[in-house]
Amino acid sequence: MKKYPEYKKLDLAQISKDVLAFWEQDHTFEKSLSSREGQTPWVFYEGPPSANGLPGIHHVMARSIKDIFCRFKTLQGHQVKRKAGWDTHGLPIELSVEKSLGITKEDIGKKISVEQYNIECRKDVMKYTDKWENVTKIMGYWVDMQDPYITYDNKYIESVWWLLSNLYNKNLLYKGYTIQPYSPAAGTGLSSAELNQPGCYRNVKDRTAVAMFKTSDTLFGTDLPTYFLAWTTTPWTLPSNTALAVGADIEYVLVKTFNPYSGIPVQVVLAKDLMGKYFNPKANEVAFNDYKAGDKLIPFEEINTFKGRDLAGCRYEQLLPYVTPEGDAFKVVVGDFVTTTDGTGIVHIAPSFGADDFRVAKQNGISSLTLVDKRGKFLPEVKDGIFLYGEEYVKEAYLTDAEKQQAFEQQKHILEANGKIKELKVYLSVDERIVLKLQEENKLFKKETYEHSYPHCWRTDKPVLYYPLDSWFVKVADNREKLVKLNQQINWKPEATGTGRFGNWLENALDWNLSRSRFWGIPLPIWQSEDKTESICIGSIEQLQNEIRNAISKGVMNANPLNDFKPGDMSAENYNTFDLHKPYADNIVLEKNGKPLYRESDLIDVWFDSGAMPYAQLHYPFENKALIDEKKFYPADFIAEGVDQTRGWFYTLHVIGALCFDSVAYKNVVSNGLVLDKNGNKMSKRLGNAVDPVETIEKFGADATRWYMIANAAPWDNLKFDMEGISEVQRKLFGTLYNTYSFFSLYANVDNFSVDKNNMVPVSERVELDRWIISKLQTLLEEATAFYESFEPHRAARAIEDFVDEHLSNWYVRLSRRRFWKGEMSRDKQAAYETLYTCLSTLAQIMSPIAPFFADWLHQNLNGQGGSVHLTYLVKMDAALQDKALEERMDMAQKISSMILSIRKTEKLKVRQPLQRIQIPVLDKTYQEKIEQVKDLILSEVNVKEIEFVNESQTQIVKQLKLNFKTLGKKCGKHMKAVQAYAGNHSADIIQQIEKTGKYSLTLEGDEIVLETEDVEIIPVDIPGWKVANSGALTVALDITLSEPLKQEGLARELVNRIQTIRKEIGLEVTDKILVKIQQNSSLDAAIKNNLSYICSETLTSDLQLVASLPQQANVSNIEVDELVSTLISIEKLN
RNA sequence: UGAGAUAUAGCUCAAUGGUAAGAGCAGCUGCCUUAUACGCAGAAGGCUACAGGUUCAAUCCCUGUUAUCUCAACCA
Repeated sequence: MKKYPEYKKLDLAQISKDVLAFWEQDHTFEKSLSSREGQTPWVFYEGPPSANGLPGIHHVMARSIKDIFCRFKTLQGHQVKRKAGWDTHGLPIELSVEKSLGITKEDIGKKISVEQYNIECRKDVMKYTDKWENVTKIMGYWVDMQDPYITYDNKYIESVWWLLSNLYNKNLLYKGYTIQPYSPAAGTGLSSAELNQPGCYRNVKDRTAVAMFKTSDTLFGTDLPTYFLAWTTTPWTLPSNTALAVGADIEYVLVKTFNPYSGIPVQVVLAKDLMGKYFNPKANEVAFNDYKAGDKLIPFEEINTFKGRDLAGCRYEQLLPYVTPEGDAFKVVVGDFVTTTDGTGIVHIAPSFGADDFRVAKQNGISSLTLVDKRGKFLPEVKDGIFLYGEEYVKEAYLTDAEKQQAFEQQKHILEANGKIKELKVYLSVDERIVLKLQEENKLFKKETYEHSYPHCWRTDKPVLYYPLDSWFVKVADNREKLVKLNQQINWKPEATGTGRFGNWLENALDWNLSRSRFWGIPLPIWQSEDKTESICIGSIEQLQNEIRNAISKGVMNANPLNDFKPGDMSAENYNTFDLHKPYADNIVLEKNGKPLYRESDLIDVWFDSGAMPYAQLHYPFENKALIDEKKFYPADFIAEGVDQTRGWFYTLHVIGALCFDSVAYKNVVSNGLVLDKNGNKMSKRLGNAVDPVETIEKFGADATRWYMIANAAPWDNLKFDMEGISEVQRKLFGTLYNTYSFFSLYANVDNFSVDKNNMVPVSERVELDRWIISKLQTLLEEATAFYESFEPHRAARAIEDFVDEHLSNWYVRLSRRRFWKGEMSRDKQAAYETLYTCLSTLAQIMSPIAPFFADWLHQNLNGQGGSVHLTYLVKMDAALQDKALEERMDMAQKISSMILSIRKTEKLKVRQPLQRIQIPVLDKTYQEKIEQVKDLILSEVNVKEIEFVNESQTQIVKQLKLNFKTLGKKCGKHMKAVQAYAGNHSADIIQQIEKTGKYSLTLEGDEIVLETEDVEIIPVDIPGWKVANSGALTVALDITLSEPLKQEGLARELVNRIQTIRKEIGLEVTDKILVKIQQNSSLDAAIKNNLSYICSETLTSDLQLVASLPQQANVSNIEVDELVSTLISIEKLN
């Protein structure tokens, strides 16, 4: 039986299947955990995907990254537990259910009960789990899918509730009234996810106005009426104006001018930087006295300037006094968001209809006016009978065509009757009529149409309003400092995402709005009395059970839905006796101080679900308390997801960790880029350019797919996914490695050799070439380990590729071949086998994180079936085996060989044609010594007989002077260029002097500069009369004269080649001996006779006969030995 | 609109404050040398996006511009 399995061809897909079957039957994954029991754990958290969507190729990318580091750390001896998880709540699931049921949000509770709806959601969300499990399996992602955490699970929810109550008890959870996107047409608030559905932001044209807010502040004198100018794109919010905001450091000017519509003399205040937008410089020449109302050029004059902070506190008159606000209003305040890029540098503040407005008003004690109701209509009070009529939609888009027609007729009648407009032809929006009214009342400074992007409701297509709504919030803003500080402990890959995208986000973090008015999600565990004076936040099932008992005893509830729950029993059965979702949670009424408490009807943001995962996956603190409290399984050593999670999962993990546990939730995080199609476009099902992961893996195997994705770009760069790239990896890396293994197994089996690890030839006793590749292997181990440890898998992959292709296959094996196939087993042959074995088995280990299947296949081929590479411990780099000088020498050998081949190429001399000698000019001894040691390798590689080292005493060598800019730059400073020019002109002198005395001094502009040995490099570049090549500091020359014996030898080699080809064609084993008959040929006979033993030993020819003629038989073929020489040959196998 | 990333050979990617910026693929040329034609060798291919600045010296550091991508979005 053959010790090392041999294969006909490389079939990566088949290897994947075989190894997968082995893992399953061997329980290798489980063993990789159990064999590390008691070792330092390396903590990994799996971000939960939503099983509601299908897995795409980008998931393969993200999961490869996760898998690589988990496997690598296992290889290093850590125990790496990986619990799978499913994200099961949230809008996408609800939408998908609504779609499949053919209903909308409004139908829930009407056409379908909430109970039934949630049953549908629960069913729907897990519909693709088998697809996910399949991809996970075939891509080789090791994660425990037997016992995943599921966010709709009662245990999970209990932990989430505990976290929420923890926040509540720390006073970090509050109910607030804030400005949120709201769709009047749909009657619901919108989450930012909803707002970011494609196509939601659309360019719209709005009527904008610069309104004039009258002030009587003494700051501006009393000569003329004075107005603040403020621009708005939403004139319908002007009746709700209660403040104006300025920038503290912005410079404002008081300008004397005229009302451009009425021509009345006025003073206006605006930012100095924006004067150009409103005043034409040409008007400077117009005298104030010459101005008449209606003139195009309006004179203006700067009267005074102020800083924004000086204006703060100024009072002004209400612009449109429909309703008088209670409390303080109509004051200038300072806002940090005010800029001078648009408008007037003074911002109109309607606290109810803008988030900034709300915030600045709150900070300054300004009250608000909410003159629009939830339908998107003005309150009845917003009515003057001429321009505004009360209870009308503030946005034209909310009206149906019929409503619009009716409204148009009404306005036409009124406006024409009151003489405001001669003949009204189209419907005028609220905005337009407000602008008209301002103009009429001399409160308008400018009006224009302005195009900008504005959010629309994805469901109704109507514009969104920003509207004050009640919500529950996590106090994040007050804890920014803590978040930022903790973030500094996190190692981000790439760093910029942590400091930039994430860091900036934290520094400006706003409170986290937890409320969602949906149905399928974790209910907010807060019960409140109707008067809001009493509330309870539930932190456990047991607590809820007790509270319900209390409620029943007080008579506010009848039955306890948690009756069957046994506190302390952590079994699944016990936790399946109830459901915490809607509507059950809503049916629970609690009691406190004699008041019934009702549940706050909102659900929580699903991002809280996933951010709670470190604790909830363990059912903390009800189980596994010590794992978190004693930091045994917390925080994570490593997490990885796409960059899109920066403000998603990465953020929520961080916030919950920081606020509940005063800790980071993860220490290292890799945020990977997107997977684009090969042209750099986003993949989408709609465009049909999405890559199917299953298909790809089945075609190329998981290893090539994973390797390609990892090696081609850094994880955080976007990947342009191109199938070509996978096949390139397939043949370049895996093909080469497969061939190298085939070579090893073929000869090892022939020699009946097997590696005995306890009885290997010491590395120090092996030949130069062996020690070289072993040294290179140490370097590879060192580098790849460092790259894995710094979360740079692409660099590890590239280092491995380079080793396999450049060094192992195309240098080590190529130059060692003869050692394997000549003669009996010898110590040198054993060393060669052992060296190659060590390289291959170490490669299997170091590449196993990225290519888990192939690596295991290789490992088992080398070490016998049954043991997995993933259970081994990574060999450590052995510095004693590293020989940098040797690596350098070999590098020279490779370069010199390449140069000789290049000369051969230009001279059209085949490598098979032997040549007599190479000349290498040498200027110092050590250089020569280095080359001497690798001389034989070079000679055999380039098929030349000898190397001759020549120096100046023997021949003329042309030398070149190279300056060392690093040392010289410091020395010469600004003279550098002059020195360079000087050296160019006097190189011969300098070389001569430096070689003699080690010094050369020159004077430039009075400064003396001394060139020393370290400042220059003297390189031989040419030997006149020879064929020369040079690269860097190396120069070689080739003697291309062909003597008769050389020519004959060349022919002999050609002949050997032809015989070998025929051997292969007729299917001989590499060990078969043959009888060769060759028809005599005058140009060939001498060559054969003079190289007979060479030919015979190369081709295992026992008997070579030169015959006068060969009959035309099946085993006789015509061969062309070179262009001019051809003959007949027959080969017979001898027994 | 803001934040972040990217820009190097036809393509995918490296590298470096210092003389001639490297690989692979594709294309070109030549080769089937007992592991490999899914291979090997060779040649060619670049004002390192654009414009400034710092420096003796910039592809690299800084500023700005442009393009592409991502994320965020009430910026009047």
